[in-house]
Amino acid sequence: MASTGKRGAGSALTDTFFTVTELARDLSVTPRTIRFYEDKALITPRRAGTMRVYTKRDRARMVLILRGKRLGFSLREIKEYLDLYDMDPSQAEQMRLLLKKVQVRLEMLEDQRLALEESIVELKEIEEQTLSALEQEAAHKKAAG
Amino acid sequence: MASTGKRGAGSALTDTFFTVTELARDLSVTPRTIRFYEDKALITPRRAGTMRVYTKRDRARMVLILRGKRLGFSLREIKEYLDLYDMDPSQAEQMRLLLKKVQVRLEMLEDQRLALEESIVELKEIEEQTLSALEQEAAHKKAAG
DNA sequence: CCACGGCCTCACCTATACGTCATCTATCCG
DNA sequence: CGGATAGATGACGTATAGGTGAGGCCGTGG
Repeated sequence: MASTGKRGAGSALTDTFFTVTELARDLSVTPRTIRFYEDKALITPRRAGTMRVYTKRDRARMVLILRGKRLGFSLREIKEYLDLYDMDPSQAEQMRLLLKKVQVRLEMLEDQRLALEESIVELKEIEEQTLSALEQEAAHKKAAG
Repeated sequence: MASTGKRGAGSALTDTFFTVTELARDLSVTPRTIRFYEDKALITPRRAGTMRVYTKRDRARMVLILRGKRLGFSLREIKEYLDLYDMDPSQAEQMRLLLKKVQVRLEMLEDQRLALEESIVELKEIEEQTLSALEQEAAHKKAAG
Protein backbone atom coordinates (compact mmCIF):
# COMPACT_ATOMS: atom_id res chain seq x y z
CA MET A 1 0.00 0.00 0.00
CA ALA A 2 1.23 3.40 -0.84
CA SER A 3 0.43 4.70 2.61
CA THR A 4 3.06 2.49 4.14
CA GLY A 5 5.58 3.13 1.48
CA LYS A 6 5.17 -0.34 0.05
CA ARG A 7 3.57 -1.75 -3.04
CA GLY A 8 0.66 -4.05 -3.51
CA ALA A 9 -3.09 -4.15 -3.82
CA GLY A 10 -3.72 -2.03 -0.73
CA SER A 11 -5.48 -3.21 2.41
CA ALA A 12 -8.83 -1.99 3.66
CA LEU A 13 -7.45 -0.30 6.74
CA THR A 14 -4.85 2.45 6.72
CA ASP A 15 -5.39 3.32 3.07
CA THR A 16 -5.69 7.05 3.60
CA PHE A 17 -3.25 7.99 0.87
CA PHE A 18 -3.05 7.22 -2.82
CA THR A 19 -0.39 7.06 -5.46
CA VAL A 20 -1.17 8.48 -8.89
CA THR A 21 -1.95 5.11 -10.35
CA GLU A 22 -4.16 4.13 -7.45
CA LEU A 23 -6.12 7.32 -7.65
CA ALA A 24 -6.25 7.02 -11.41
CA ARG A 25 -7.69 3.52 -11.30
CA ASP A 26 -10.11 4.60 -8.63
CA LEU A 27 -11.42 7.40 -10.83
CA SER A 28 -11.11 5.59 -14.15
CA VAL A 29 -8.66 8.02 -15.66
CA THR A 30 -5.01 7.56 -16.58
CA PRO A 31 -2.17 8.67 -14.31
CA ARG A 32 -1.09 10.91 -17.13
CA THR A 33 -4.37 12.77 -16.90
CA ILE A 34 -3.90 13.43 -13.19
CA ARG A 35 -0.36 14.66 -13.72
CA PHE A 36 -1.62 16.82 -16.51
CA TYR A 37 -4.14 18.44 -14.19
CA GLU A 38 -1.36 19.09 -11.75
CA ASP A 39 0.60 20.76 -14.49
CA LYS A 40 -2.40 22.97 -15.03
CA ALA A 41 -2.54 23.70 -11.30
CA LEU A 42 -5.89 22.00 -10.77
CA ILE A 43 -4.52 19.75 -8.04
CA THR A 44 -1.37 20.00 -5.98
CA PRO A 45 -0.67 16.76 -4.18
CA ARG A 46 2.02 16.64 -1.58
CA ARG A 47 5.16 14.69 -2.25
CA ALA A 48 7.07 11.93 -0.59
CA GLY A 49 10.42 12.66 -2.13
CA THR A 50 9.48 12.89 -5.76
CA MET A 51 6.43 10.66 -5.55
CA ARG A 52 2.98 12.21 -5.57
CA VAL A 53 0.88 11.52 -2.50
CA TYR A 54 -2.85 12.10 -2.71
CA THR A 55 -5.16 12.55 0.26
CA LYS A 56 -8.89 12.09 0.41
CA ARG A 57 -9.27 15.82 -0.07
CA ASP A 58 -7.25 15.52 -3.25
CA ARG A 59 -9.52 12.76 -4.34
CA ALA A 60 -12.59 14.87 -3.65
CA ARG A 61 -11.03 17.64 -5.68
CA MET A 62 -10.43 15.26 -8.58
CA VAL A 63 -14.07 14.23 -8.39
CA LEU A 64 -15.05 17.87 -8.70
CA ILE A 65 -12.77 18.28 -11.67
CA LEU A 66 -14.18 15.27 -13.44
CA ARG A 67 -17.68 16.42 -12.80
CA GLY A 68 -16.82 19.79 -14.26
CA LYS A 69 -15.60 18.02 -17.33
CA ARG A 70 -18.78 16.02 -17.55
CA LEU A 71 -20.55 19.35 -17.55
CA GLY A 72 -18.59 20.36 -20.57
CA PHE A 73 -16.37 22.94 -18.90
CA SER A 74 -12.82 23.51 -19.94
CA LEU A 75 -10.04 22.80 -17.51
CA ARG A 76 -9.41 26.50 -17.27
CA GLU A 77 -12.96 27.14 -16.19
CA ILE A 78 -12.81 24.31 -13.73
CA LYS A 79 -9.70 25.79 -12.25
CA GLU A 80 -11.40 29.13 -11.72
CA TYR A 81 -14.30 27.40 -10.09
CA LEU A 82 -12.02 25.48 -7.74
CA ASP A 83 -10.04 28.58 -6.94
CA LEU A 84 -13.26 30.15 -5.73
CA TYR A 85 -13.75 27.29 -3.33
CA ASP A 86 -10.22 27.67 -2.12
CA MET A 87 -10.43 31.36 -1.44
CA ASP A 88 -10.56 32.41 2.15
CA PRO A 89 -14.24 33.07 2.77
CA SER A 90 -13.73 35.31 5.80
CA GLN A 91 -12.85 38.54 4.03
CA ALA A 92 -15.88 40.49 2.91
CA GLU A 93 -14.15 41.82 -0.19
CA GLN A 94 -13.19 38.37 -1.30
CA MET A 95 -16.66 37.17 -0.54
CA ARG A 96 -18.19 39.80 -2.70
CA LEU A 97 -15.83 38.80 -5.46
CA LEU A 98 -16.74 35.19 -4.98
CA LEU A 99 -20.41 36.06 -5.06
CA LYS A 100 -20.01 37.97 -8.26
CA LYS A 101 -18.15 35.14 -9.96
CA VAL A 102 -20.70 32.65 -8.78
CA GLN A 103 -23.50 34.77 -10.13
CA VAL A 104 -21.81 35.27 -13.46
CA ARG A 105 -21.31 31.55 -13.73
CA LEU A 106 -24.89 30.92 -12.78
CA GLU A 107 -26.05 33.13 -15.61
CA MET A 108 -23.81 31.29 -18.01
CA LEU A 109 -25.14 27.99 -16.81
CA GLU A 110 -28.74 29.06 -17.22
CA ASP A 111 -27.89 30.18 -20.72
CA GLN A 112 -26.27 26.88 -21.45
CA ARG A 113 -29.23 25.03 -20.10
CA LEU A 114 -31.46 26.89 -22.47
CA ALA A 115 -29.26 26.13 -25.46
CA LEU A 116 -29.09 22.53 -24.39
CA GLU A 117 -32.83 22.24 -24.17
CA GLU A 118 -33.22 23.74 -27.61
CA SER A 119 -30.76 21.25 -28.99
CA ILE A 120 -32.58 18.41 -27.36
CA VAL A 121 -35.85 19.53 -28.87
CA GLU A 122 -34.26 19.79 -32.31
CA LEU A 123 -32.70 16.38 -32.09
CA LYS A 124 -35.95 14.85 -30.96
CA GLU A 125 -37.58 16.27 -34.04
CA ILE A 126 -34.95 14.70 -36.22
CA GLU A 127 -35.42 11.46 -34.37
CA GLU A 128 -39.16 11.48 -34.98
CA GLN A 129 -38.78 12.35 -38.61
CA THR A 130 -36.33 9.57 -39.12
CA LEU A 131 -38.53 7.15 -37.26
CA SER A 132 -41.63 7.97 -39.25
CA ALA A 133 -39.67 7.81 -42.48
CA LEU A 134 -38.56 4.34 -41.48
CA GLU A 135 -42.12 3.32 -40.74
CA GLN A 136 -43.32 4.58 -44.07
CA GLU A 137 -40.56 2.65 -45.72
CA ALA A 138 -41.64 -0.49 -43.91
CA ALA A 139 -45.29 0.01 -44.78
CA HIS A 140 -44.29 0.53 -48.36
CA LYS A 141 -42.39 -2.70 -48.48
CA LYS A 142 -45.23 -4.54 -46.85
CA ALA A 143 -47.70 -3.22 -49.38
CA ALA A 144 -45.40 -3.96 -52.27
CA GLY A 145 -44.30 -7.34 -50.99
CA MET B 1 -22.88 40.49 -57.99
CA ALA B 2 -21.22 37.17 -58.18
CA SER B 3 -23.96 35.75 -60.33
CA THR B 4 -23.03 38.03 -63.16
CA GLY B 5 -19.38 37.51 -62.77
CA LYS B 6 -18.91 41.00 -61.38
CA ARG B 7 -18.33 42.43 -57.95
CA GLY B 8 -20.44 44.60 -55.74
CA ALA B 9 -23.13 44.49 -53.08
CA GLY B 10 -25.41 42.17 -55.05
CA SER B 11 -28.88 43.09 -56.31
CA ALA B 12 -32.12 41.58 -55.12
CA LEU B 13 -32.95 39.86 -58.36
CA THR B 14 -30.71 37.33 -60.05
CA ASP B 15 -28.70 36.58 -56.97
CA THR B 16 -28.83 32.82 -57.29
CA PHE B 17 -25.14 32.33 -56.79
CA PHE B 18 -22.76 33.34 -54.03
CA THR B 19 -19.09 33.96 -53.68
CA VAL B 20 -17.35 32.70 -50.56
CA THR B 21 -17.47 36.03 -48.83
CA GLU B 22 -21.09 36.58 -49.69
CA LEU B 23 -22.08 33.21 -48.37
CA ALA B 24 -19.86 33.72 -45.35
CA ARG B 25 -21.45 37.03 -44.45
CA ASP B 26 -24.85 35.54 -45.03
CA LEU B 27 -24.16 32.76 -42.57
CA SER B 28 -22.06 34.78 -40.14
CA VAL B 29 -18.96 32.69 -40.58
CA THR B 30 -15.63 33.57 -42.15
CA PRO B 31 -14.69 32.65 -45.71
CA ARG B 32 -11.85 30.70 -44.20
CA THR B 33 -14.36 28.53 -42.39
CA ILE B 34 -16.18 27.72 -45.61
CA ARG B 35 -12.98 26.92 -47.43
CA PHE B 36 -11.98 24.76 -44.52
CA TYR B 37 -15.18 22.79 -44.79
CA GLU B 38 -14.46 22.31 -48.45
CA ASP B 39 -11.02 21.03 -47.58
CA LYS B 40 -12.76 18.53 -45.31
CA ALA B 41 -15.11 17.58 -48.13
CA LEU B 42 -18.22 18.85 -46.42
CA ILE B 43 -19.15 21.08 -49.34
CA THR B 44 -17.98 21.04 -52.93
CA PRO B 45 -18.94 24.23 -54.69
CA ARG B 46 -18.51 24.47 -58.40
CA ARG B 47 -15.91 26.77 -59.84
CA ALA B 48 -15.87 29.59 -62.29
CA GLY B 49 -12.28 29.29 -63.33
CA THR B 50 -10.63 29.20 -59.95
CA MET B 51 -13.36 31.04 -58.08
CA ARG B 52 -15.76 29.19 -55.87
CA VAL B 53 -19.41 29.49 -56.85
CA TYR B 54 -22.07 28.51 -54.35
CA THR B 55 -25.64 27.66 -55.20
CA LYS B 56 -28.68 27.71 -52.96
CA ARG B 57 -28.22 24.02 -52.44
CA ASP B 58 -24.72 24.69 -51.23
CA ARG B 59 -26.11 27.26 -48.88
CA ALA B 60 -28.67 24.82 -47.56
CA ARG B 61 -25.88 22.35 -47.01
CA MET B 62 -23.91 24.92 -45.08
CA VAL B 63 -26.95 25.57 -42.93
CA LEU B 64 -27.12 21.86 -42.17
CA ILE B 65 -23.46 21.84 -41.27
CA LEU B 66 -23.77 24.79 -38.94
CA ARG B 67 -26.79 23.28 -37.32
CA GLY B 68 -24.91 20.06 -36.78
CA LYS B 69 -22.20 22.05 -35.08
CA ARG B 70 -24.70 23.82 -32.89
CA LEU B 71 -25.94 20.42 -31.86
CA GLY B 72 -22.46 19.42 -30.81
CA PHE B 73 -21.46 17.14 -33.66
CA SER B 74 -17.92 17.13 -34.95
CA LEU B 75 -17.25 18.02 -38.56
CA ARG B 76 -16.36 14.43 -39.20
CA GLU B 77 -19.69 13.25 -37.87
CA ILE B 78 -21.51 15.91 -39.83
CA LYS B 79 -19.76 14.75 -42.96
CA GLU B 80 -20.89 11.20 -42.34
CA TYR B 81 -24.49 12.31 -42.00
CA LEU B 82 -24.34 14.44 -45.08
CA ASP B 83 -22.83 11.60 -47.02
CA LEU B 84 -25.65 9.40 -45.86
CA TYR B 85 -28.20 11.93 -47.03
CA ASP B 86 -26.41 12.30 -50.33
CA MET B 87 -26.24 8.64 -51.07
CA ASP B 88 -29.83 7.60 -51.08
CA PRO B 89 -32.22 8.86 -48.48
CA SER B 90 -34.58 5.99 -49.07
CA GLN B 91 -32.24 3.34 -47.80
CA ALA B 92 -33.55 2.13 -44.48
CA GLU B 93 -30.16 0.90 -43.33
CA GLN B 94 -28.63 4.33 -43.54
CA MET B 95 -31.55 5.92 -41.80
CA ARG B 96 -31.29 3.47 -38.98
CA LEU B 97 -27.65 4.39 -38.61
CA LEU B 98 -28.50 8.06 -38.48
CA LEU B 99 -31.23 7.39 -35.98
CA LYS B 100 -28.86 5.54 -33.72
CA LYS B 101 -26.32 8.32 -33.74
CA VAL B 102 -28.96 10.89 -33.05
CA GLN B 103 -30.22 8.86 -30.14
CA VAL B 104 -26.77 8.47 -28.68
CA ARG B 105 -26.24 12.21 -28.81
CA LEU B 106 -29.64 12.78 -27.29
CA GLU B 107 -28.67 10.66 -24.34
CA MET B 108 -25.47 12.59 -23.92
CA LEU B 109 -27.31 15.88 -23.99
CA GLU B 110 -29.88 14.72 -21.46
CA ASP B 111 -27.04 13.62 -19.22
CA GLN B 112 -25.42 16.98 -19.56
CA ARG B 113 -28.62 18.73 -18.75
CA LEU B 114 -29.00 16.74 -15.57
CA ALA B 115 -25.47 17.48 -14.47
CA LEU B 116 -25.97 21.11 -15.35
CA GLU B 117 -29.05 21.38 -13.21
CA GLU B 118 -27.27 19.79 -10.28
CA SER B 119 -24.46 22.24 -10.71
CA ILE B 120 -26.85 25.16 -10.79
CA VAL B 121 -28.42 24.03 -7.54
CA GLU B 122 -25.01 23.77 -5.94
CA LEU B 123 -23.92 27.15 -7.14
CA LYS B 124 -27.12 28.69 -5.84
CA GLU B 125 -26.35 27.21 -2.45
CA ILE B 126 -22.92 28.76 -2.52
CA GLU B 127 -24.50 32.02 -3.53
CA GLU B 128 -26.89 31.95 -0.60
CA GLN B 129 -24.20 30.99 1.84
CA THR B 130 -21.99 33.79 0.67
CA LEU B 131 -24.84 36.25 0.85
CA SER B 132 -25.80 35.34 4.37
CA ALA B 133 -22.18 35.40 5.43
CA LEU B 134 -21.91 38.90 4.07
CA GLU B 135 -25.03 39.93 5.93
CA GLN B 136 -23.70 38.55 9.18
CA GLU B 137 -20.50 40.42 8.60
CA ALA B 138 -22.42 43.63 8.12
CA ALA B 139 -24.54 43.09 11.22
CA HIS B 140 -21.40 42.42 13.18
CA LYS B 141 -19.83 45.67 12.11
CA LYS B 142 -22.99 47.56 12.94
CA ALA B 143 -23.09 46.10 16.44
CA ALA B 144 -19.41 46.73 17.02
CA GLY B 145 -19.37 50.19 15.52
C1' DC C 1 22.86 -9.64 -9.06
C1' DC C 2 19.93 -7.92 -11.99
C1' DA C 3 15.67 -8.04 -14.20
C1' DC C 4 10.82 -6.25 -13.10
C1' DG C 5 7.45 -3.15 -11.71
C1' DG C 6 6.15 1.29 -10.47
C1' DC C 7 7.10 6.12 -10.39
C1' DC C 8 9.38 10.39 -12.23
C1' DT C 9 10.43 14.09 -15.79
C1' DC C 10 10.96 15.79 -20.46
C1' DA C 11 9.61 16.20 -24.79
C1' DC C 12 7.31 15.29 -28.86
C1' DC C 13 2.73 13.60 -31.22
C1' DT C 14 -2.52 13.72 -32.16
C1' DA C 15 -6.98 15.62 -33.42
C1' DT C 16 -10.27 19.57 -33.98
C1' DA C 17 -11.47 23.88 -35.96
C1' DC C 18 -10.17 27.31 -37.54
C1' DG C 19 -6.86 32.09 -37.65
C1' DT C 20 -3.02 34.28 -39.73
C1' DC C 21 0.19 35.42 -42.75
C1' DA C 22 2.59 35.35 -47.36
C1' DT C 23 2.31 35.35 -52.04
C1' DC C 24 -0.04 35.59 -56.46
C1' DT C 25 -3.73 36.70 -59.86
C1' DA C 26 -7.67 39.12 -61.76
C1' DT C 27 -10.40 43.13 -61.97
C1' DC C 28 -12.35 47.57 -61.02
C1' DC C 29 -12.04 52.58 -60.42
C1' DG C 30 -10.28 57.15 -60.79
C1' DC D 1 -1.17 53.42 -64.58
C1' DG D 2 -1.49 52.30 -59.90
C1' DG D 3 -3.88 51.18 -55.78
C1' DA D 4 -7.51 48.85 -53.61
C1' DT D 5 -10.30 44.86 -53.36
C1' DA D 6 -11.50 40.13 -53.74
C1' DG D 7 -10.28 35.54 -54.59
C1' DA D 8 -6.88 31.47 -54.44
C1' DT D 9 -3.36 28.39 -52.45
C1' DG D 10 -0.13 26.84 -48.98
C1' DA D 11 2.23 26.85 -44.84
C1' DC D 12 2.44 27.78 -40.22
C1' DG D 13 0.27 29.08 -35.60
C1' DT D 14 -3.14 28.37 -31.65
C1' DA D 15 -5.83 26.24 -27.98
C1' DT D 16 -7.58 22.09 -25.66
C1' DA D 17 -6.89 17.66 -23.60
C1' DG D 18 -4.40 14.63 -23.16
C1' DG D 19 -1.32 10.08 -25.35
C1' DT D 20 3.08 8.00 -26.10
C1' DG D 21 7.45 6.89 -25.58
C1' DA D 22 12.50 7.75 -23.93
C1' DG D 23 15.50 7.51 -20.30
C1' DG D 24 16.25 7.24 -15.20
C1' DC D 25 15.72 6.27 -10.21
C1' DC D 26 14.16 3.02 -6.57
C1' DG D 27 13.20 -1.26 -4.10
C1' DT D 28 12.21 -6.15 -4.04
C1' DG D 29 12.12 -11.04 -5.28
C1' DG D 30 13.99 -15.00 -7.52
